[in-house]
Amino acid sequence: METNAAIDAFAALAQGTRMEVFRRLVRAGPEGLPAGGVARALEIPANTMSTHLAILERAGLVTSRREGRLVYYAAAFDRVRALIGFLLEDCCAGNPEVCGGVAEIARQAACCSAKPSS
Amino acid sequence: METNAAIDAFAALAQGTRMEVFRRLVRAGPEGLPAGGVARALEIPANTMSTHLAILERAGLVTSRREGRLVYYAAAFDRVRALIGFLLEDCCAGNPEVCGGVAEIARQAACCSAKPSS
DNA sequence: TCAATAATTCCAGTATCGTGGAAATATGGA
DNA sequence: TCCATATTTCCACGATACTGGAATTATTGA
Repeated sequence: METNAAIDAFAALAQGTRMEVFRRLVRAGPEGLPAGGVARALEIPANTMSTHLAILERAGLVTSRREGRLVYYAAAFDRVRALIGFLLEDCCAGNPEVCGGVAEIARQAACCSAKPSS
Repeated sequence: METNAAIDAFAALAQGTRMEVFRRLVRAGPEGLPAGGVARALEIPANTMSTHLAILERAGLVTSRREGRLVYYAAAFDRVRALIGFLLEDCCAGNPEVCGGVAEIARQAACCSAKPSS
């Protein structure tokens, strides 16, 4: 992942409303949620929500697809993985000894426990 | 890691100069670098650098210690790990299937290859 | 104590961001 | 075609961020 892409992603997540939106989209899974639904859930005007969603999308953290009158936004999980990879490599480069715990964190996360060490 | 702490960390990294500073500190290792050295290396005025370093420190991403006339800043590797953990848990929560690759990323990273699966 | 060096704080100018009202642009149904 | 609904775009206001000059605060050595 390129540095500028990572910076854009960090900037997108460095804002309370967008962080909350992103968390909801993550929890909604690959099918995502319609823009209006998120706006109503967070009690935020539709245009403001549209702006935030556009920022998340420009940062690559979410994708959108139109379904009839609704526009569904969904978390781009691969981009989150890429972002974690960026942090990992940035963290580990030249400092092997200080990053030992990350693989364990990943393995302990509920989602990854299904993947044994091989 | 609390959400607000993560937001502060993202905001701190969502800025070109600070990202570059942080990378240099990461590469410098636990002993860190003096503020002036980083400022000179990046050709940035000392006061501006001081502001950026303070933001990184408030975000918990770096620590500082005075050594004589110099103030050394060092990357807070445990906080980076916590940040990755935040992303992991936020990403994985409710979506086990989409996070499978993270443990592998961590394991493949040069720094973590020393740690076999146990 | 005084001078030199390192770093921070104070302050102001400019730029960018977050917000939401109003208008414009899809889309589907009658 | 016309209307209702969903979303986006346009625009402007206030708040916050980035930057660096000047002054201030440590710290060391003479």
